[in-house]
Amino acid sequence: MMTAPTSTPPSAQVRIIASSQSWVEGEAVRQLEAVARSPGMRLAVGLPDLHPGKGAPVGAAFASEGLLYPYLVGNDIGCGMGLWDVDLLARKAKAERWAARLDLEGPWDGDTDGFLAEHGVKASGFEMALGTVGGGNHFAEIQRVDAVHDGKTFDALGLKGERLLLLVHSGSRGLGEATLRAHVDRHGAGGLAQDSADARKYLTRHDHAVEWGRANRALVARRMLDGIGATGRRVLDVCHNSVTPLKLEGCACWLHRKGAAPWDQGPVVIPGSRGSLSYLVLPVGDGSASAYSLAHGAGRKWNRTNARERMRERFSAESLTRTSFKSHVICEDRDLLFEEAPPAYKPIDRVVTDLVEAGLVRVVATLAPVLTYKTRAHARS
DNA sequence: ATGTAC
Repeated sequence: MMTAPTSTPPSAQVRIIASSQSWVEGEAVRQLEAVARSPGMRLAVGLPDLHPGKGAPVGAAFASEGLLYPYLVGNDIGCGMGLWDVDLLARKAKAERWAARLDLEGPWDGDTDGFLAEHGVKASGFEMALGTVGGGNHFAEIQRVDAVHDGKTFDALGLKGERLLLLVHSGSRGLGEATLRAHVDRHGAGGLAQDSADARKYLTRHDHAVEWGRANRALVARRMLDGIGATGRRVLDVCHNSVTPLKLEGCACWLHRKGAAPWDQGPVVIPGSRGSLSYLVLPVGDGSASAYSLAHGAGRKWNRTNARERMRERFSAESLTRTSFKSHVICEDRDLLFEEAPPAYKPIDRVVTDLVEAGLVRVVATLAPVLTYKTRAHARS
């Protein structure tokens, strides 16, 4: 039976994976529904960290057929989380000394092309930023194990409860931005026909940015580890901003993840704010209902402008360089320090509980912050 | 988010 192409495709299924106890901003839901009405869209999933973004919501996954939408991936193509097992006991941590010394601003003084080659990645022209954390919600955080909930999985990952870990959240820096801009200059927020030359061109650059972003996290980790005089082993690395081919209910779709961790690539870390636990989780069950995706973090509760104003009224910048975990925060950009303060985020525990109750993950371990590196640069006001 | 827009 032939199916005639329709000019008004059925609107996508919309699902939000969040319990009634999880607060989701109305604007984020409206954005999710608006994206769901795009041509070719089949499934739009909001994860429990869903919050409003620039046009499209963050904490969401979208599956489309025939067309793909670069603006849904956004500018930070390849952004994600990498976790390293650090060859150092938690009781040997020198957070205060490290906080005074760590500096990842500016280009790495090593051979970036050589580093990329070791990781099988081509140079991009943005290598001056390779090994830098970037802005916004990006960070590199030394962590200790708070509690192990699934010892078998924890052991199988080669982890030890008494050792430090390093979590790196960063992306492809200027490379992803340039890749999106080149696309938007021609097509705006419109979709690309999957067989078009422009789609192939975008996907080639996108895939490169994803690989480069992964290498960037590896170099950030290397610089952090060099800075504390330790070595490390990469345990996992997952990307939460990407578009990839996906078979969904028999149809060849494009899966866009915008602030959505993969369900189908093994364990992932879902970080809270710098002042809360991060969760090492193992995907379980059937991921199809969530478009094979998971929350990628706590999700913002306050937008950046509101967070700056609210936090400035109540807290000194100095007080925000320590957390309730007694961990240290390196963030010499005052505005960013306020924007990223823990109260600006939703409680991570609720987000993870929603995923557990949806049958999507099992908690392997909780990780507590020891030292969070944001930036050493005195940017903006 | 961005070697950051007009």
